[in-house]
Amino acid sequence: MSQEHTKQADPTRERLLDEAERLFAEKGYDAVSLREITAAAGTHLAAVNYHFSSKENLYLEVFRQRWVDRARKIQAPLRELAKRGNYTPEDVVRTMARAFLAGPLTDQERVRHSQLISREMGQQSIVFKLISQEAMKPFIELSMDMWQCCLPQETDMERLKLVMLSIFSQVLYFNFARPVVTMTMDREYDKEFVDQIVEHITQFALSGLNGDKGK
Amino acid sequence: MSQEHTKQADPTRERLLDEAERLFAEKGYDAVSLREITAAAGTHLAAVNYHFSSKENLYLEVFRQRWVDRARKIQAPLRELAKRGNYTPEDVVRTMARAFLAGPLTDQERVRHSQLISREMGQQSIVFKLISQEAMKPFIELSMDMWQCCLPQETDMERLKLVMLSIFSQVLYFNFARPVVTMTMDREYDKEFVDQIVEHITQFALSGLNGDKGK
DNA sequence: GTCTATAGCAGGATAGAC
DNA sequence: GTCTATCCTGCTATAGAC
Repeated sequence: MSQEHTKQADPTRERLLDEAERLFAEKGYDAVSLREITAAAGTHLAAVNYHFSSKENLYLEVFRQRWVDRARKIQAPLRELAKRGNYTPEDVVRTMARAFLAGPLTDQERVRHSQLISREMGQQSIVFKLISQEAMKPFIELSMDMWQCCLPQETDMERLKLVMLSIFSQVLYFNFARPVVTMTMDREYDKEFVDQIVEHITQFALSGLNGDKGK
Repeated sequence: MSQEHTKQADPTRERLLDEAERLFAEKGYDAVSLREITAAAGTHLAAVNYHFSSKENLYLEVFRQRWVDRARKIQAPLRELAKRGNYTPEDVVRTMARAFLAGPLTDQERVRHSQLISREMGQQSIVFKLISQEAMKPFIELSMDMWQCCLPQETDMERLKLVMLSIFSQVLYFNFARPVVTMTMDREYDKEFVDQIVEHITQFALSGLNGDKGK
């Protein structure tokens, strides 16, 4: 009773999660030491083991208590569109692309989010399973449902899924491979450029949805 | 004179490069120890410092003497098409997609290649500069030249570059994020599936080239 | 409950034997 | 030239002082 809501509200724990997320995203799990994290969070080594019991568990909690939340925020615009109803495939696609590239997150959050997931994408770790179950699967299912509502009945399910994966690949890439993108395009990530990328991906995905007519 | 071509041909050095490439690709730079690499190569710690002087330099040499070669092999089919002349944009795109996903490399090599580069893609390391200069830039330029030869003159250069980046993002993703792909599609990476992916990416890129008819 | 101090170990690098 | 044996740094985890 005197402890308020019991959950949350330990500031040291929160700062540890913040700094851990930032450093894990920037450098990767093995390249970061607990000393680095605790120093950045203005605390000491033992605090990690007190709050999280181990480095590995701290990493997992970063995903559980930060990453998954972010993923939900990204998905929010699409869920709202679903609730509102009355949308075209183009609406769905553009909302999705915009959510990932210019959505409710800050620029910094977006990059971190992509860096963290792209580090896990290639291997079948426990973190990967968490991400799949909590974020990717529900999102893919929602998107497929929305498309099926507004596309011709005979649309090929396999193609829809491939389109989803292609969208994922592009939003991930344009978020986390910024050095390549700025080098190739010779442009900074200002609002205008991001809008252009969103339109670019939208158009790709739409043509993917509308059929291949070929071979 | 008695030493043959002087270059190459030290088997220990070659084995070290092979095992280092494999392990760096699978686990990342920091997660791999020199002890692990040397044990796998059937040699001892000091051999690394003898041949490469440091772990960091071994990593760099993996890219210089393995990765860049692979990149050239991947690009070969497109260069042949360029030499042969007489191609359509569709030929260019399909050749490119096929080179990355079903080209001259073995399956294993392809995955390793993608894993290695996706680890470097996000940061501006010295390795990244090497990759950009030796592999990406020439490839992008070649592709742009080939497209410009067979597309209407007024085609927007910026759009061409975006299409290139989108192709990169997709081939990278479909190579290194196999767990996600197999989970989502519920399919193994057999020849039939890879063909399907190649066609999928080809069609995306083509529609990207042919214009958006905007907004 | 918090934090200092340290145990115990694995890492990269290297000196020096052969 | 090759490799063993060792150095020293930095890591995670924890015991125990306050």
